[in-house]
Amino acid sequence: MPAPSNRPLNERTNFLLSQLGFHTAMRFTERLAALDIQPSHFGLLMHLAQGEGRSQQQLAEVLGIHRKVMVGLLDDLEQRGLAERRRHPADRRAHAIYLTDAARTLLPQARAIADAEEEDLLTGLDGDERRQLLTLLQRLADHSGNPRGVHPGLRRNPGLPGMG
Amino acid sequence: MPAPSNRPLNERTNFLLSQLGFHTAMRFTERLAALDIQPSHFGLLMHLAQGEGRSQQQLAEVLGIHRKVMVGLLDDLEQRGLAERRRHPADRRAHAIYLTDAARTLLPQARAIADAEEEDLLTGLDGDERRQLLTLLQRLADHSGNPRGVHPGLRRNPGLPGMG
DNA sequence: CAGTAATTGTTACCCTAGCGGACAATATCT
DNA sequence: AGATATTGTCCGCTAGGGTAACAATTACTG
Repeated sequence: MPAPSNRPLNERTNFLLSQLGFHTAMRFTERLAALDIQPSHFGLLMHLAQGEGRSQQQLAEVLGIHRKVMVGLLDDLEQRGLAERRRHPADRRAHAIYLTDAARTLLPQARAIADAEEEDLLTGLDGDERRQLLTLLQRLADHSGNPRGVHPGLRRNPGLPGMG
Repeated sequence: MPAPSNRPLNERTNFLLSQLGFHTAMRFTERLAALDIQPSHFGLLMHLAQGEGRSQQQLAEVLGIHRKVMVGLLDDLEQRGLAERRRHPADRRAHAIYLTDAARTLLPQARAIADAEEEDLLTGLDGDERRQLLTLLQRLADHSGNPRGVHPGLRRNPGLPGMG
């Protein structure tokens, strides 16, 4: 039997996902400010750590954003001494993007912040329940059409108004 | 044993929540556009359906937003013929907010859109898994500090950058 | 009961962020 | 060689949120 249509918002899985997702993203943003970066920078650093030397265009494609947005993100990272634009060995139009040593020092700290945020979020769930939740969410995410580890908030086409 | 800190983003519950929450909110926004309203309007209508005649200030407090934002939301609803500002019987400064018949017609349609979005999201999960997920999310939400059914995106203090 | 403070709804202003178009430099195709 | 596409960048515009201030009304206070 399907769930009734007139149930309150906190009995709707989609609302709860949006509520909790916004909540944890907001808190993560606040905590990450201690490192003077934002979640989008963290995401880019994470992807850079998986393979350096790519062009801005390649990185933009992986993250699903326009190359112009990548300009701004890399400007930020470069200004903070976390990323370098080097000459691309094969294409003189492009830049090859590399992490700096500072970024390799900062990245574990940022991951620790993500861990702490996750721990606070999951307080109250035991190990089995956490594994259940993670598995269920992964199945939803795989089915959602979003590439793994790519946040749709970076390619915010239309403005996303709140869902109060 | 705790989860390792260097796992990818799609093995982090907080990231998955943010990713899925943003995704479903974005798709809900797109679908709701067929009714010429936004999720914030839907949320306000849902709360209004639970009790009319309250003042704008009271509504703002329930939704956790500033009264000025309520002005804009009610301007939108009034312009679309979905809400009415009447004279408050006890306080001549305040307005008493009521739904219109058009809103009572539109609200079930909006709920059906929310149902459809939820159904698309949960495709691939059977009944037991859906119940498990809902229960786990409700427990997280109750522990998160957000009032039930109140979306923190309405009181977006700092800008929420994407979490690529 | 006079006067002051607080509340309600609203408007005007600033200011940042995202979007589109256009641009120089370089590469690729014909 | 010439035309076309790609890469990275900049400029201008618009939209949205936050702050300050405002008139109307209510509540407090001596």
